[in-house]
Amino acid sequence: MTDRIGELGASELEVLKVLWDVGPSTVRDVLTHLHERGRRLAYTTVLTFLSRLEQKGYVTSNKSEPAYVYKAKVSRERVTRSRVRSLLHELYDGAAGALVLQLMQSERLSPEELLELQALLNRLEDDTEQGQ
Amino acid sequence: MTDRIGELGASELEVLKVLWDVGPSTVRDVLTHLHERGRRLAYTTVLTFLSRLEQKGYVTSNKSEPAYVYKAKVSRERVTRSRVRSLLHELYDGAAGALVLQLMQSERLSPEELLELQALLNRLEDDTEQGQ
DNA sequence: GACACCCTACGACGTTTGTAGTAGAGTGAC
DNA sequence: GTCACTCTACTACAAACGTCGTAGGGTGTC
Repeated sequence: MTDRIGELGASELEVLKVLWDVGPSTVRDVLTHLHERGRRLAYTTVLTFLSRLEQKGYVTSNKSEPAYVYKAKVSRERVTRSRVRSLLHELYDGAAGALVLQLMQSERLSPEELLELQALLNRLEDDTEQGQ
Repeated sequence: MTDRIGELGASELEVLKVLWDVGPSTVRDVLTHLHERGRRLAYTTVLTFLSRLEQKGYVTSNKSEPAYVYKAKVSRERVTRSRVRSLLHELYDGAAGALVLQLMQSERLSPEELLELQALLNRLEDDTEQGQ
């Protein structure tokens, strides 16, 4: 549980993703990007999400003219890890291997991805052979 | 989206998991198993969850004396796949490879799991070499 | 200085989720 | 037939989420 800051709803996450993708932004920036992604929300709705994200500790804001600039405070990796871990416990009782297998089987991986996996796997196997 | 039946809350999922684990059960059976797992809920709470699960199409019930028997209607695999896919789109825009890499790096895999992965990877690579 | 905009603060409201209580029907035991 | 139980139906209610509206304070431009 060292990894959890507070739950994140699906829409809140969408807003946070914009900050990850485009960096520090004003409400209007975020709104614009969401519109580009086909997500239609009111300005105040985005403002609400950003405020909630700030309360929950995922973003910080600082006043600069003419509008507040919001900035992700928690990395995509951190959130991702936390979510994956939840899923893992919810569905697989923490058995990462099972989830990996399922992913590899049910989602088509590209040859490049397969190569990358192979490389990582080799490294992990080496690590295992030596102590640790 | 062919894979989504309706959202499932964390507690609803726990109840559903009991049905997957132990097979068709009455409310009391489920309650007992939850207690064994350290999850303390009221009888009627479990009943509520089972009813909601039924409404959402995840379980079916049939009247048999002296109590209704509930049975999972949707497989663990199906729900799992759907959830993983949501996560994938939420966080990785559908790139399964990235998620697999993250899992393999941040969760410790046992040597057995690594072997199994290697085997699967070999198979996938073979499939790729031959057309499709 | 009034109009047109943009910005934030705050409140609101419907829905979903987590959790449970109450009431009433069925049944076995004495 | 009444006590003790168990079961289901229905209701309730707080918290979280998704979504927005209104009010009111700047500011730039005729």
